[in-house]
Amino acid sequence: MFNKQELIDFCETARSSYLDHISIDCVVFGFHEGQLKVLGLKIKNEASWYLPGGFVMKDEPIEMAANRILKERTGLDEIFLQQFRVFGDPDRARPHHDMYKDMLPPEENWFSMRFLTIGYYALVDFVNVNPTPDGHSESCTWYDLTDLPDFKLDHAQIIKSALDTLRLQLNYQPIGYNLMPKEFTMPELQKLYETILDKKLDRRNFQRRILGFGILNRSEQPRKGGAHKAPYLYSFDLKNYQNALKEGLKGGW
Amino acid sequence: MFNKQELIDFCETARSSYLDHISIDCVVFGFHEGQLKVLGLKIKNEASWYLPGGFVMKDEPIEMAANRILKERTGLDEIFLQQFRVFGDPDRARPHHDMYKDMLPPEENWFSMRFLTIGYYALVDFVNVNPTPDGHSESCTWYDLTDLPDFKLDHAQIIKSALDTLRLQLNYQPIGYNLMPKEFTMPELQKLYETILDKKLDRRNFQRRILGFGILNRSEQPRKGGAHKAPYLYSFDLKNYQNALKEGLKGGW
DNA sequence: AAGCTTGGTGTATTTTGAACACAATAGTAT
DNA sequence: ATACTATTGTGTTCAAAATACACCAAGCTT
Repeated sequence: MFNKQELIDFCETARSSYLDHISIDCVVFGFHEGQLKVLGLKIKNEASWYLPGGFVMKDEPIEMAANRILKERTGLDEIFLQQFRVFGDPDRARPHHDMYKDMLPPEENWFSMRFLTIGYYALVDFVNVNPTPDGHSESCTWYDLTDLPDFKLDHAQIIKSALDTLRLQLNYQPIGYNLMPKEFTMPELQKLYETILDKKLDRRNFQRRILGFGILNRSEQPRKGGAHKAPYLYSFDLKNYQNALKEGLKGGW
Repeated sequence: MFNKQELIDFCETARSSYLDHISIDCVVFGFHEGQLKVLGLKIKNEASWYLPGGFVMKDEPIEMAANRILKERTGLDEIFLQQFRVFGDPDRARPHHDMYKDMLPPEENWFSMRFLTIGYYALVDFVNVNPTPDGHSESCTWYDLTDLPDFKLDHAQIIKSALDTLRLQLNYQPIGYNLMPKEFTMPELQKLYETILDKKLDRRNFQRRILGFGILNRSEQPRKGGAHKAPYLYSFDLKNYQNALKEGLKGGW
């Protein structure tokens, strides 16, 4: 939470740089140790968590704004980023209005405004991310989707909505290029799908199906070192992958 | 296009009632005589068309705003309405900025602002719609999707994007309840699917498949009067239909 | 009544998906 | 070394679903 001087400063910059009434919130999915994770920011001295988010500059395309925000929190460029919904309840930011209402009169107070937030979700490779808190947060860290802290405002709902969209997307688009490291084994990829869908899949059938999409290349060398049989390493065939993104995996009709 | 006095009046109301920077545009799909149609507004004395649209009142949920706008243009309540994307290019409304930039200084001029528009698409029963133009348009009418007039701004792109979303939706959700009259024949419903997908479907297989969803009820009485064999009449089983909407038709994985 | 057109139902074939068996490999325990 | 175990790769079977037709029924036309 801001103190008065911080609030005044922030509001001044905000009013001059950003578009009123619009914010962006990003649900950043990562995958690590068999768990689907989401990036969250913990506010200083509070048990409050928020999604990485921000505002749109007056002359900035919204996709660029989302990318800029994510770059600041993750260090990553060129992220797979997808708009999925606008959250527009008039009361969704009421806790923020109340929090700051005594510090500044409404016409100067950025947080007394109503905000619609554009929800984006991002898929990123866990190990490439360098989570970086912003000014009002003490930490930026990964949280298990199954064990989320207390996200404020409607951010818990935004996460759920993003997950629903991701699950739906699995049905007609390939996924994984953005979530997996360059090389991975088939069981690892399967684990990703199982985690997103929250159900077990048959090992053999999964392999046949995913290979059928023709978006994977198998390396010559299997991964050695682990116990048990050495699995093959795969990587995504970027060209076919991109193509599958456009064409869809299998039309219904 | 407004004259100066109209512009002044409009801007005054707009500034006091509506949220800055946000608009809503609706792609209203109807189905008639084997053709998919879209509702368009023709501006007075111009060869310019726009989608039905409007703004969000300062204290109004965005879904309510979209419903309000559609009610004004169609007379319909309780429309199937779905948000599908935000269009946020900074230049998307440049023609509007330019059109009015000499009439009023920017700080008073509603149309000098940048607008993000939230795209909604609606599915409606053609015969129930009472197309009603708004103040600046001379007509509100249906246009064949295959033969659209010159939609301005990015509205042609919005229509295309809505259609893509609709096609995708066909794969995992039932459709038709909102587009067909209460009772209809199987060939009529098939025609709807064929029109949306823009391809021919096999008569027999279509029937089996759609019946397999269990969302249709068959009437006792076939439709008499037309030439040739009298077809059965069907109606949607609303309860199963709603359920199918929630559950989805067939998961991919 | 024959013929045309449209709609309803059935059936063979192919494709796809789900369930399962078995072989191969690398480490571990004895 | 040898047996054992956990894990991965590949194949086979069976059922369900999609596809492509064939045929029959009904209503109007001639």
